[in-house]
Amino acid sequence: MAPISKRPTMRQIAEQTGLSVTAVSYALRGERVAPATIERVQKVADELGYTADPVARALRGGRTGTIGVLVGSLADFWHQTLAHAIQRELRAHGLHAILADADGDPSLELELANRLVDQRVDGLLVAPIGPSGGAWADLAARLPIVTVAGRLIGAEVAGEVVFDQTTAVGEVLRHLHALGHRQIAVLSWAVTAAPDRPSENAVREQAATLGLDCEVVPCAYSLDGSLPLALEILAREHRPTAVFCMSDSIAYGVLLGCRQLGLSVPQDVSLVGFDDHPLSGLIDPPLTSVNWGVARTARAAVGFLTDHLAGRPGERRIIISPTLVVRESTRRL
Amino acid sequence: MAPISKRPTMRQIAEQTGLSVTAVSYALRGERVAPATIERVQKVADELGYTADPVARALRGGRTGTIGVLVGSLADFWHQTLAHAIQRELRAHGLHAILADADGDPSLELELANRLVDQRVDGLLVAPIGPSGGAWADLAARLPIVTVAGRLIGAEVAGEVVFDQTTAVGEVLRHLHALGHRQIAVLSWAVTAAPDRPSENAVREQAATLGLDCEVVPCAYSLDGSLPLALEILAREHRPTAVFCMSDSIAYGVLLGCRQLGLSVPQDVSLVGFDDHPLSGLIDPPLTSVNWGVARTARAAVGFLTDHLAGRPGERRIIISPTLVVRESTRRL
DNA sequence: CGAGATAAGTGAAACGATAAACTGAAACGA
DNA sequence: TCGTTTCAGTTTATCGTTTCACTTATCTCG
Repeated sequence: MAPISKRPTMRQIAEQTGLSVTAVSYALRGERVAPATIERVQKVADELGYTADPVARALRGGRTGTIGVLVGSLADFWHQTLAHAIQRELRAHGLHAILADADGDPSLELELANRLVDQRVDGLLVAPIGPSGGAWADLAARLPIVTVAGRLIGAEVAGEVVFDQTTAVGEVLRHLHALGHRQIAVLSWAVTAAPDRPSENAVREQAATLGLDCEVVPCAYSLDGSLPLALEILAREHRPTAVFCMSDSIAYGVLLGCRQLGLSVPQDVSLVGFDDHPLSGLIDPPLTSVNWGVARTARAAVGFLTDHLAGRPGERRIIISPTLVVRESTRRL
Repeated sequence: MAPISKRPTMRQIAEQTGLSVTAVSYALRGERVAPATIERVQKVADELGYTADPVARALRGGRTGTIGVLVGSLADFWHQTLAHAIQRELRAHGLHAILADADGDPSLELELANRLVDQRVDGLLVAPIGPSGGAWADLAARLPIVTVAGRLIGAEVAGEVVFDQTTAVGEVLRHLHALGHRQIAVLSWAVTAAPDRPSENAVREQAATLGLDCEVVPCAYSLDGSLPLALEILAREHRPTAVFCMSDSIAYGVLLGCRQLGLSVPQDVSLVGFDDHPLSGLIDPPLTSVNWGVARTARAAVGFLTDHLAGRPGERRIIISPTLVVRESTRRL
């Protein structure tokens, strides 16, 4: 239970070489001390398997080489994909990622972000689902934060990867409109305290423009969250002819609901997802969805952060355009 | 870039209350000092928004309340699911998780594990894909490690959640055998240095018993990894009549390969996955797979760890039995 | 040959929190 | 009245590393 064999420290190296701890510290970074000494220290360090204790180093306020990644909901398949892509991208930059998951609870996000900062990460990559409170601004003043697919209003972030949700929603609604759908249920993530959610406004406005009857239903950001909702909505007397889900995970739950109710997609109900999970082309029927390109999203976000950490200036903001991928889950009415 | 507003420290509280730092330390944990003082300190702490710096605490060797979770490949859908389930379960125990991803590279696992230990986690939950070198034993002596679905031979771990892969493989092979399949390709994760991989031996032995012609092909643990392999294997003159993938992710890639080659599943090729991802029932065709129960797996693993951390004794080992879920991707030849 | 520069290294302080040992005062029992 | 507890703190040391200020030698140049 208690740590039995502890990690080697500089002190041990110092004792073995007869040097002071200070000299060892300098030697290990190749400064000040004589080349011969550097080599001697290096050799002993290798023998002992010494690595610097990042905690002790962090205590003094230096860089840790670790980036905190916070995703709003790892229950959501797209967030899983994003998390992985970001981890991979960070590693390509020689950075390590530690990942935290707010599990669909917006109120947890800030707490977890603080927790990551407590771990002395050099920066934060955040894919939030919740609203942006004032405390984010304080955090953003302490270390660089890059947001992905969700903004932190009021906080001065180091970079933003913004998804052009307005355009995406417009394309989806126009697509459904063109197919003759007029009554549409929109399952959006639960937005307990963010009435300014851009996509939600986008839905209402554009629905009005197109003359669509859109009902926006808040929905947890996962398969399990949407199934019961789908069962309720689709069992109604006047059920919508199409369901537009603001996440593929939500769409999968709706698909399950359709099956349980004996409804066929797309014959009885057209279904549109969002974020285009890698499996969405494989499911039955292949899901019409909106693709953002995970790889380039991750690359942009990590690039923003590394640029900022390297002290390079620049306008760190990118707007990712959506690609509507029409598959077979939508059909003319 | 540099931390602008720093976090409040005990020293600030001490100055404001006129006490020593130590007194504040005691007061904040309600020990030794007078009730009136405790209240006074508490109030100032709240005003300042003080939270203990876990790094400084960790330096002294105390508990951090954080558990390191290491997954072998977050590119694999099942590992994504497991990671989320574990995070959720840990949070239910009041513990925080930090997740690291070896991204399919077995040689990275030990390095990342060390990295997590460097971050002063109280324990480690590991779902490895690679072999178990000697250094794991050193690590296991330093802090409790619980393995999930993969053992660390030689290391004295705090608990093991073992998947009964032998039985699982047997059930799959018997299922395929019963359907008349004799020539089977097995896509197993790449095992660069682990000839003792139980499932691989299990495949060979049981294939021999049943008189099956099984070819075991090493394959990266992801959708992208299996697609090219599938294209190669299924384009052969004598292609196998069934493909058994040691992960649903691998199976999805094979399914994509089948589509590209114009082969139909299950008419032309029967396909079996492993680990039963939540979406496997939704894809076309619904995938025959082996289910382990992610929730109970996560619960067992986290339970083992918390029991150990609480100092409770016990035999911490559970063998999870597989459930073969027969869907529509397998068919009589 | 002596002043100054440089190389190579040392000791002490700092980071923030905690634990052990210690101190002064009040309370208590005999 | 003396000796012992208890209370409510304080002082000091510690964790591992980095950095600042300082000390010796040795080297260079005029």
